[in-house]
Amino acid sequence: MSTQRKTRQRRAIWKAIQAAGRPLSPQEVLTLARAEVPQLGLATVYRSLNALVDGEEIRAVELPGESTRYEPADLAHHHHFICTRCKKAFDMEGCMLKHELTLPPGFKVISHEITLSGTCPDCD
Amino acid sequence: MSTQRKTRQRRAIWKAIQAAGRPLSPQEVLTLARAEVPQLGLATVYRSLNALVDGEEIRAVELPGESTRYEPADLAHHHHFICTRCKKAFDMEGCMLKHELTLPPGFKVISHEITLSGTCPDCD
DNA sequence: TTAATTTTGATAATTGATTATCATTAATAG
DNA sequence: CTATTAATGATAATCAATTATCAAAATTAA
Repeated sequence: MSTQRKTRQRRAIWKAIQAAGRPLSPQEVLTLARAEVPQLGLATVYRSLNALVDGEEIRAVELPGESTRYEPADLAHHHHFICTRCKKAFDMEGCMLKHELTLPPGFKVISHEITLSGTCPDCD
Repeated sequence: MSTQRKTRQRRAIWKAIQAAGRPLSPQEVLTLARAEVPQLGLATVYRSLNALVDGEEIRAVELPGESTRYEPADLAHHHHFICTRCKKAFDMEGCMLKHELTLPPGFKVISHEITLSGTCPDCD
């Protein structure tokens, strides 16, 4: 059978996601992880992200109208902010969903995503 | 200068979106509007959707991980439900965002989107 | 009607994101 | 250390969504 090997690039990719403190796009992962492995390629980033998602070490974050971002899988339930200028995604602590939800009959909610949009401190 | 002409296909597309009661994808618009204009083509749907968005008669609805849907622009503020099985989007009346939002300093919210995911009555 | 011009429909082209390919490099068991 | 084989990096290929092309059809002002 095949074995998982610990490579410099995987460690750099994992570290970039851990350190970021916000969800990263594959391109952002590439840029940040190149601080550790300058010759890192985009294909390796995608392969590693998929492996990390499979291993449940990170999770995919889908935001409206945006491509997939990735964040550590062990974060507590929270939501996101997307800056309309720089397109960076940020974590917003806690859940801002009302508790008294009334749904039409027959609808069953499994999960929810709240996305705030606007300007971040850098782009203000 | 150029003039906007009133064509059967544009009327059918507009009518489909009005009648649906939920946000429609371009493919769904095509299928539904073909009840009126059987020979309708997908390119015409895209062209008409863009024209209707420009004219602020409809608006684009972006949902996490989904392609763009369209709904009438005059609807009151509300949110959406996406069925994970059939991928149909539905309107959920009212806003389920908590009022007491505390944002980190420097963040300014311009808009927000809440997306509930789960199963719809048909797919339950 | 007619003439002018927009719109349509079929389909090719484009786009951005992601995945596959493959020769080379590197991790690791023994 | 060395042989084995997974991983890498550059790039081509793919995919779904959307836009461009263009000849034919339809709208509209006169």
